[in-house]
Amino acid sequence: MKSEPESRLEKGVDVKFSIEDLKAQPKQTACWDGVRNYQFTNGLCSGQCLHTSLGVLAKARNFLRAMQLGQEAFFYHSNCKEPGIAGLVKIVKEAYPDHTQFEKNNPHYDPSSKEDNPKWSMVDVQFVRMMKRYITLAELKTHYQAHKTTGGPLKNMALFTRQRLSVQPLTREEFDFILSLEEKEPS
DNA sequence: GCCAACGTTGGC
DNA sequence: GCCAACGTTGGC
Repeated sequence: MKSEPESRLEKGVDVKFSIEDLKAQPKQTACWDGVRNYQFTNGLCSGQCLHTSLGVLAKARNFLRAMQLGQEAFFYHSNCKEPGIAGLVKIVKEAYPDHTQFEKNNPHYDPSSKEDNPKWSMVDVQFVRMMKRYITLAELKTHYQAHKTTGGPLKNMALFTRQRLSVQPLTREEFDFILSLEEKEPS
């Protein structure tokens, strides 16, 4: 799940939401809102909510709706000096209507969505822990490129093959491989 | 239903 | 701040 750790205004609202911001929330929990098209794009709102902007509506929304209670996800810092995986979060509430789609002053307001048939969903995520070390995009890319040749676990990683999805699926093999990187020196 | 124009994401 | 990638829009 991608979020922007550095301040940036979107329709006058700062979309900054880093993993430190998540940790600072009550119960270290926030709602992941702002998924607004068929693919996730991203951006987290300040205050009580994280928000992602969706990319592909159907796909992104479906990824979100597929998330199950207790599942873990990486918290990825995007659109910043050093992009990479900062920590682990878990799903603590499965998909439910994203209230920001009905709020006129919200950057993710969608006038085409009706209260009796909401278009957009969000989930709640809770901080689990920081990564033992920050896993940079550059490091992941090095492995991805090697694995394309060797057939290693990151050979189809969505971060590179579906680059604009702000919420994206990982296979068990991808997830475990990235966790194993924590124990190693940066390559 | 094609596709050019346009807008957004996000690395660099 | 630039711009490549890629999704969306809308004319036809």
